[in-house]
Order: sequence, then C-alpha cells, then structure tokens
Amino acid sequence: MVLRVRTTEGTKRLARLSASDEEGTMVRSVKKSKANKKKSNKIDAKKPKKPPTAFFYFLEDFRKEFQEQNPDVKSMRHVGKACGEKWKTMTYEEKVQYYDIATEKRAEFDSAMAEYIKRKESGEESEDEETEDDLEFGE
DNA sequence: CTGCTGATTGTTTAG
DNA sequence: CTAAACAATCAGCAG
Repeated sequence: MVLRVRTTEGTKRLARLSASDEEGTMVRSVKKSKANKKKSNKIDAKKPKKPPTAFFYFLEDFRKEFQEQNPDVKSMRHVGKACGEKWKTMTYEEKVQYYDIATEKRAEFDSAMAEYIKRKESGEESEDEETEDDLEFGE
C-alpha cells in the first residue's frame, strides 16, 4: 500500500518500451556526461539530478556480497548483470525494501524538482555563479 | 599515464 | 502516454 507503484502493471507502463530494439540492436550508447571532469560544468543546468533507483540501492548491498561470493569477478559490470538476474528472482517483498528507500528519495527529489520548475517558470535566466571552474591549487 | 566505455534496471522528464 | 536518457560503479583497455 505504501508502495504506490504507479498503476501497477495495469497500464503496463511502457508496454514494450522500444521492445523492437531490445533484442536486435542494443545500441545503448548513452552519451554519458562523464566526458569532462571539473571544467565545463555548465552542462547540467541546475536541474536536480536523478536519485538512485531501488536497483542501485540493491546494487550497493549486492556488490559486497557478490565480491565475497565471487572474488574472481573483477569488473562491476559483471556484478550488474548478475544483479539484474537476481533482481528479477527477488520477490516483491524483498525488493520493496529498496523501493521504499528509493521512494523516499524521490519524495525529496520531488521538492527539488518543484523548485526547479518554479524557478524555470519564474525565469530561466539565472545568474551563473559557477564562475570557479578550475580552482585547483592545493597539492 | 590518463580517461572513457560498458552493463544492470528503475526512475525521471518533457512533449 | 511515450520514448529516450540518465542515475552509480569500477576495472579494463586503448592511445
């Protein structure tokens, strides 16, 4: 009940979600914004970042277990794969634990989003205070 | 040496 | 509603 999973499967939610490509070309080449490090940070625009999903939270815990059970495994990518399969095998009750966490995060994110929209409607023209880009001295 | 890619699913966003 | 993109992580490979 607490888990408002959005209409459950009734709407099917993205029935196939581009199922046509799912099997054929897995061109999942995401642009990825990790190209830059500190410089050029104006790309994100003030938009609230997306909170980690339940899957990610599960990953955090699963990672450790996976490494213990699979000390041979190295890349985390493989973990993700294994995690994905296990994730599907997990029961709703088990996943609910993580869903609950994600739900709370989303609630918090919602507030940030509301402000973002509000500001956007008010005027996207925001002063960029992100002047400091490479202020790296220290070491 | 340095830096991006890849893989997982879920959630988010804008039209 | 829909489709696409993006969220973390970390090691491996390429130039």
